[in-house]
Amino acid sequence: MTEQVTTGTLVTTGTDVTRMRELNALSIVRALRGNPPSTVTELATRTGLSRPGTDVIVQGLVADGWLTVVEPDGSSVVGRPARRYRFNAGAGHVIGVDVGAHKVLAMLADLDGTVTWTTRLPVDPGADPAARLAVADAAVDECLAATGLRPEDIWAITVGVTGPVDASGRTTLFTPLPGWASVNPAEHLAARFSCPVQVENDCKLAALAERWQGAARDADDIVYLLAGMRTGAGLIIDGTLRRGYGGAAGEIGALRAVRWLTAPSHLENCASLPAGIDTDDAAAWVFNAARSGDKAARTAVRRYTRDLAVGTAALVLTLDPQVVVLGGGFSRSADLILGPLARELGRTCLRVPEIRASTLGAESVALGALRLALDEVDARLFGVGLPAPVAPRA
Amino acid sequence: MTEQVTTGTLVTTGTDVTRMRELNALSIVRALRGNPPSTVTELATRTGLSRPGTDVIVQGLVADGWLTVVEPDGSSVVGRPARRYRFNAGAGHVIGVDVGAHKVLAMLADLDGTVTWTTRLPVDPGADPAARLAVADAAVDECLAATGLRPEDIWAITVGVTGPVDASGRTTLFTPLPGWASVNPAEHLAARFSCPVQVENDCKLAALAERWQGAARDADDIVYLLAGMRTGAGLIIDGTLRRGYGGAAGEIGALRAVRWLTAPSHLENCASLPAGIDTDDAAAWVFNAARSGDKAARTAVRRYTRDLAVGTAALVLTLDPQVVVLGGGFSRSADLILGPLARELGRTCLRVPEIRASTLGAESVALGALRLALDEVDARLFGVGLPAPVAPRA
DNA sequence: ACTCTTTTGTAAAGAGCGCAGCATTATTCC
DNA sequence: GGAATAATGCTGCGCTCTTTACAAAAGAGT
Repeated sequence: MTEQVTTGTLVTTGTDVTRMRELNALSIVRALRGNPPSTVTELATRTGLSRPGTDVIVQGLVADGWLTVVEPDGSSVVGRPARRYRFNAGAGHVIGVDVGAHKVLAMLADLDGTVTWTTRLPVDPGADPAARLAVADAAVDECLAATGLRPEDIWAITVGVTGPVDASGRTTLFTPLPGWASVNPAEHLAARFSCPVQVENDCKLAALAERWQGAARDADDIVYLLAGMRTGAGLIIDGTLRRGYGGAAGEIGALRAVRWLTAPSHLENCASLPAGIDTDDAAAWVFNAARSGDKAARTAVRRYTRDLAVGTAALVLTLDPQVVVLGGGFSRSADLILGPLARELGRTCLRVPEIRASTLGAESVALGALRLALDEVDARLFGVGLPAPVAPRA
Repeated sequence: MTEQVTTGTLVTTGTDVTRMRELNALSIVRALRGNPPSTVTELATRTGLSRPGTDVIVQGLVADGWLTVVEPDGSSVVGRPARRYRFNAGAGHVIGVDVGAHKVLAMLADLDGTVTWTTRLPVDPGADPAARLAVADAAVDECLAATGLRPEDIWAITVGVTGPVDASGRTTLFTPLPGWASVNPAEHLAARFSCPVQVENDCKLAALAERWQGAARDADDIVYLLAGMRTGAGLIIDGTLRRGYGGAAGEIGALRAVRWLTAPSHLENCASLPAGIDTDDAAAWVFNAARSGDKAARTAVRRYTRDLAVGTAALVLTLDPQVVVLGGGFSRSADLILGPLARELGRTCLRVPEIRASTLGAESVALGALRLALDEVDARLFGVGLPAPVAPRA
């Protein structure tokens, strides 16, 4: 008889009785994360486990450094005051880096996502990849030095870059950064850090940030628009960031009929623009002028918004999201864009989603990088199961 | 102290030791589904459980009717021949219904997805909703009558309709069927069936079918194109059908710049079309003429394909799928469409996905409905946990 | 100051489950 | 017919959770 073992789909592994305990430990950790310090009784009701059982597991988690004890303060309750337990967010840390054209922004956060340190270093827009990576290294080093952490204390790193990123973390062509085609920052950082290092497109990270701490906290289906001198999009569907098979999801700007590549030129080439103004400040000037009633400026903004709306409509009709978040540099002038954008979408879309302005500003990409790094940590912890925990501060 | 119970995110419930057993039972069922009848030893190695433990669980599953025993036949192996166990696919059944303009197609399948009965009934294209639902009822009744099953034996039903469907299963406006706006077939069927009844857009179901048994079996990121007198799309991302927040994902044809609504008119209005030909046969005639070299017909096909490509490019750039599947009535002429479509996409897209022709033909929507119904059954079984199983054929 | 109430902390008994190991059984090969 | 092979079935062991019970700690009332 032939040995017909189909290993095509991975079959869920059977649950051992010791694995069950791990699951319950994870269940308790999950019940604690994001909540204020809790008593054993609270955790027991939340997880559905019995109180003694919960207690045993909690003791183990404390011994392993995952939880810390909060001795009861003099609160006025009837009955014996309870010890409270807090998730030890300082057990591990993650780093998010935003490698932009003019600057590198690195942020360090604990497992709760609380940002502990932020470093911002300028970069020459014309710097070659090696120099740019060196600045990124310096920013990361400063994060470590300022907080007294060692590379082993970092559990995940995410780097945000412009342009599409393939599954292996390599940047592909079509990037505005000089010489940045086929650079692999992940490999570069892997030399010093043994933790997982991810590289991701900046728009996608900004979308994550908006869902985490920004304007789309309540939504599971989000189209994030990066509106600035560069135009891009990041997509979150069913609560998860979608990259596409080749990592190029959202790059609708490449379609000629979608005028995203040239949309900002309406602002740069505005007729009423003063002569000596810098390219980087031109857009801001035009928005201000439009706000004060300048005819040519208003036309420029209208044309820009109309071009922006074409691609947005394609995204909205493809995905039917709950929310469209307008981010990027131009989101500071959202008051001028939101209305016309909504009108344009109303003309073309079956169901017009809410349109909101970003609330995060320039830190959104780095924040999203933190979020992705935290997701990576969570996936490893909750997916495979609590591995021998890195005893924190031994 | 204030009672701060955050019930915002549902916390995973703790695992009881009896729940563990359910999980292991599910694990064994999963290891058996889609595989040929297996011995206990095979199941033990596949699930990672011990052989005695596996045996106990298997006995229980047999007693509950989930598994059936296959006594050893005279196969030539050394050693004691093993009993084999087979998933009892007949323990439950699902029904998929395709409510089209000209016909209603109902299919009945067991839990393995093996189609047991198919009924096809004609409908007058102008029939009102009540008459159309009556035909659907008749088709479902015939499935039951022919197989001798009762309504209680059906574990899930999915109905495919044209046009967008919202989360509650109501059809919305923008449907080509007469009077079909805001009809709720789910409610209608719920009167006779107590099982879950889903209503879904036909394009989306066809996409599911292609991934299940059609041209995209190997892909997790799929754009399905319905190319016929009506044009539509269905999206599968990360292996899951995506509906969008309002259920209108993929309805990019509503964008005016995307000429999907009018694309087929290039074929209908072809100059070389003979006078007396029926509207429904016009397209087929034009494709045949183009194949034999008719100039006007070739132009019509080229224009049609170009219009089809605009929307397809938007979908591809938004999602970056692995595969585009060309389905619908025109997929019979895929030899004429695939090449030009690929060329158009090559001009506009960063990464051109594979383009394949559908292999399922007219049954794709009903098949996809079956798949969705089976998914619903799986979700209830594997998600919540094996409920008191419906003792099959008591 | 004492007792009562309420809630927490902790220990012991009981049950269910999976695993390892050994004896038993059924079949083929020599 | 005997040896080799592989599946089946049974028993004891360890692990985990739950239930039950009791001791400890703090405030409220008399």
